[in-house]
Amino acid sequence: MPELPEVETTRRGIESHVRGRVVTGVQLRVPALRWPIPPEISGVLPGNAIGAVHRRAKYLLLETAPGDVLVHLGMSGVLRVLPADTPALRHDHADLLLDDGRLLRLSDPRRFGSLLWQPRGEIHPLLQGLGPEPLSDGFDGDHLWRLSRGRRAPVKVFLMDQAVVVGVGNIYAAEALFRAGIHPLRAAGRISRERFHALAGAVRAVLAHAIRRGGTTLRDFLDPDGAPGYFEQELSVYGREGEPCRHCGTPLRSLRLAGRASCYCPRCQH
DNA sequence: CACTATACCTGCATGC
DNA sequence: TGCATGCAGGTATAGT
Repeated sequence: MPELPEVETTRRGIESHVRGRVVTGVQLRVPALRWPIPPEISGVLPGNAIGAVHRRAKYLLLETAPGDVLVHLGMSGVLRVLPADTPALRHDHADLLLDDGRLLRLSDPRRFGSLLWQPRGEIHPLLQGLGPEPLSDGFDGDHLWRLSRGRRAPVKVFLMDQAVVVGVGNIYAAEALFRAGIHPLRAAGRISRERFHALAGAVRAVLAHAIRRGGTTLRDFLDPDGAPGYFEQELSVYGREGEPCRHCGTPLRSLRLAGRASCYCPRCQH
């Protein structure tokens, strides 16, 4: 599910429900997701109130006095606020019990997500070395252009490198490249500054638009059914191999880059 | 150093 | 119907 817009949609969805709530207990049903769940989650967190909910890259940070709870949704993770007596299903791995009779539940069938702890004043190693936020002032065409010099990797792989810019995953990389008219295979180091400006603008636009639409697959955090986001119907290329380009009508093609399906228009993207 | 392949895990669609 | 196969929105890490 989650690239930046889905994580941001999750952040906005849960913040008003968890902010100010005291964590009265923690229920873990697995010892580890992608990484072992650190002892502080059950040993230090309970008794503390949750403050702001931040997002850095695709991580959510639940602020408390002694430290931050880090949540990464991986490929299939979902966070929901539910009544405390909601039965746990097979993939409901962790609950933070709240003092209002509800709980914050992390479900993740594939378990590529993570639940981590960052002590106050420290920066977790996984948050170090990340590139700028794509919707911040630190991200623009010049940034992409500078980092890309001398790099021969395909621009789509470059764009999905979280050290270059965070939050851009397979869906939005494909969409941004289409908007910018850049072929996903083009070597990053051979793209002009002007075209990188167009690409940076496309990344911003597609992410901002997806957030306004509630992400591609996320929407409601209180409904256990989890209604879908509204961006899916607006995808230009992702998942549309063989279908006509919305701009020129040419059938879209797909290739594999770094193991990921990469859909593009052979006529509009060069 | 840049880059690629692999691994983690489950569920689902597809084809035989 | 059952079973094998391949694929899925992420990313650290081992290997070239």
